[in-house]
Amino acid sequence: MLQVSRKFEYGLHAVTYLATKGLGRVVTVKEMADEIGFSQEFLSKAMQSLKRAGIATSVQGVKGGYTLGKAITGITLSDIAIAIEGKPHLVRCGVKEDRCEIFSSCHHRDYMNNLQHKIQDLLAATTIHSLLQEIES
Amino acid sequence: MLQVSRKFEYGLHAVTYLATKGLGRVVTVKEMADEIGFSQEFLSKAMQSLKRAGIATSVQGVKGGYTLGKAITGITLSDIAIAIEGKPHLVRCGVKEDRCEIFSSCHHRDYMNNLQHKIQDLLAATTIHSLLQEIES
DNA sequence: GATAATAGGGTTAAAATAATCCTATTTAAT
DNA sequence: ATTAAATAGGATTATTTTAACCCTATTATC
Repeated sequence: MLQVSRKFEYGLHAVTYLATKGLGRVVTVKEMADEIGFSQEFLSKAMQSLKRAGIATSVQGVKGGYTLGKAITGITLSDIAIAIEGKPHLVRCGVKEDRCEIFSSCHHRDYMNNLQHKIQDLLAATTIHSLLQEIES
Repeated sequence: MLQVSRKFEYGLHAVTYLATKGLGRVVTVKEMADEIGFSQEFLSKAMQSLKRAGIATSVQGVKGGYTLGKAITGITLSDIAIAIEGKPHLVRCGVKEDRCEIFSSCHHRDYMNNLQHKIQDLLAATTIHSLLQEIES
């Protein structure tokens, strides 16, 4: 149930990999995929999402690749999650058509949405910087 | 990504429904499904899980049905989630065979597991009692 | 111009989730 | 005893989501 997607995992690994390489270094998807051990093409999709969100910047063409688009103190797990998976919906209520039969009388929609924000706050409380620090210690 | 399953939603609705009916009243799955508007058979599976976890008690045979198995101050969202979906795994690392290629050198497994506990704590902090109170206010 | 990279649409494959089907068991009522 | 109304649960199917892959276009270096 409450599980992050592989795409998120891939993206997070890639971001931490880029972080260890420093802001300047341009890294290809191939290098990351080889190093981390994932599917190159799938990681590529994740990188494209990260790029659109400004978390990574891309350089096209030969010698191209990806770099971080922000300082590692400015990238949170929440940013990565939203970049890769879009707005979170802990419950389905009211997402598009997806109102269950008791939408109007629902007892816990508000509560669950509140809970979702708290989870998102947890994710937002961790930056790549703090994540890497935690590892060193 | 971070989304509860329908089965969890069904189970939670059922538990709150039972709660509003009081501890004594035995309620059939049919009644709950009709009232809340879900598939009877699928809700039935959720109830069986809740029963195994002691959250609900069942009475078999004609005039049978379900009652709450605990006081509403003693049932948390975490209990319901675990009853219905088993132990949570925010990341896949180390679940069964599912160690990714970089398991040994992984940078964020520990952090993610810690995060998972925090999420579980959020769920555990809400009892059915407090959920219902929040609604009234 | 050839090559090595990102960009991204589209399709297929696999896995997880949700729903259904069917039979057994239990128990109250007749 | 028989019937009927309920839970119990295994097994299967359908649906949806996720993951992976294919293919072409574009970009930029050499």
